[in-house]
Amino acid sequence: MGLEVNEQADAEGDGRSARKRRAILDAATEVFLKSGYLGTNMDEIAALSAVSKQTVYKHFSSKEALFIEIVGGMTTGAGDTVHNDVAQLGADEDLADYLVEYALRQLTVVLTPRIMQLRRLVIGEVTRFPELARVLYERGPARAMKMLAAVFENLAARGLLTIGDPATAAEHFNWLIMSAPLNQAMLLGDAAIPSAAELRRNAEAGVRVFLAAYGSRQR
Amino acid sequence: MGLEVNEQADAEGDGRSARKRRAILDAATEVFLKSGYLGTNMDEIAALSAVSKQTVYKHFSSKEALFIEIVGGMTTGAGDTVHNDVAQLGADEDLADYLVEYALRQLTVVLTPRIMQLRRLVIGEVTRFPELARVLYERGPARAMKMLAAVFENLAARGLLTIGDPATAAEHFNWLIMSAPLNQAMLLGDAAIPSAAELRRNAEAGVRVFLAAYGSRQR
DNA sequence: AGCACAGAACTGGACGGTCCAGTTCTGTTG
DNA sequence: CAACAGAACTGGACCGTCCAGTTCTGTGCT
Repeated sequence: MGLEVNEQADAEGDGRSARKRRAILDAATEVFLKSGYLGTNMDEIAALSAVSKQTVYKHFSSKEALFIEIVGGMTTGAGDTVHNDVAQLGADEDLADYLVEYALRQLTVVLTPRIMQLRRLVIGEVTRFPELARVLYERGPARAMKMLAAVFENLAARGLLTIGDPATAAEHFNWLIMSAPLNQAMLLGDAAIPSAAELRRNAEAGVRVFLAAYGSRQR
Repeated sequence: MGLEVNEQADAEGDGRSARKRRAILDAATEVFLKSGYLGTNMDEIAALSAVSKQTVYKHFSSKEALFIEIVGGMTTGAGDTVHNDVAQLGADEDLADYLVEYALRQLTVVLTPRIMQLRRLVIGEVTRFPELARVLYERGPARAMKMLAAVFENLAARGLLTIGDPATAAEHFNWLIMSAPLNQAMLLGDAAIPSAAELRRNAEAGVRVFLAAYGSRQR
């Protein structure tokens, strides 16, 4: 109600308190991603954010609350990064190229050390924090596949795809593209994240299979 | 050299020591799967196995050693369960039916609460125990896809499939079949494990896409 | 066979040392 | 004066060890 815009519980805010709060969040993100939930201790977070422990607890009531905050923020943040621009297929653009580009955009965002580590972290804590895992699922794969289904339905209406169930087609496309590199990086570590060239080959091969099954017959 | 068969360092063994050892391993498996590595304490394992803590440490030098033992055992055990019988395609059998049956066998083994929890556990500890994750990858997806590639190469030689790279085809088949239910169960918990009927529909849809891309043309 | 005995394995509990979440207290700074 | 830093502190958990006393198991002796 004052002259200043209130902090949106997100990014804005120049006050001393807001700055400290962000420092804590940044430090907590780093430490939690590195050491996991139980492996993290609050002293390290306070030290890394150059803030006293008292201040940490002034902003976040508990370790659990801080954890939920940063994981929740990262999931929605990452989800938004991928899906805020869904370019339509241009009139003179090749369908296969369009799908490959879409796949590559998705892959380059998800196959990032931070995002991969977030995934591992949330999966490892499914039992302790089932809600966080559900949110990650909704804002990640579920969201991607919902958008894909809409795109495919549109393409089918334009006669460019032959699709029974759009949701199933979206699932198939999504996993044809993502699964191999994702699972590899998941278990073999960040060093196993494929190069850009490998990702392109992977995307092209996946698109080829997808179009063989769902492409319209004249080709 | 005696009348009795020697213990194979694995299952056999009737002595008191061997019995206690198995009890410890069983209890440790349960507790580690339930609470994770850091969340598990050795007193609980000792209590659940009805054994003194001293005995636990007589059999396993540390918490870490015990963890490695049970996770390693589970991964090889589960891997062997899937892959010890790879039925050939019968002469009068339909290829699609054969592939669906193969997929279902795979799915019903992997989509088990214990195996899913093992996966979550190992993924959550990739940083702490990279070796365990690598072993799980080798004995799990990598092994499955190697066998698939061999099967597909054979089918291609018999003119039943049209395949460029067998390894890529195996990847595509494997993930077309597994990814959707696996990812769902991974993040949404054991309650999200699909029913047998859903798994069959999922397998049939995946096989349809696979054959559209890799099936031989006369059909 | 049955008995005695030695050594290993096990129990139950206590305990040292460490770690850590969260609190509190005493200055100090904006 | 309110927020903060710095540091100490509380209460509890937990790994790994130790010890005194008990049970098991295999071996040699009668």
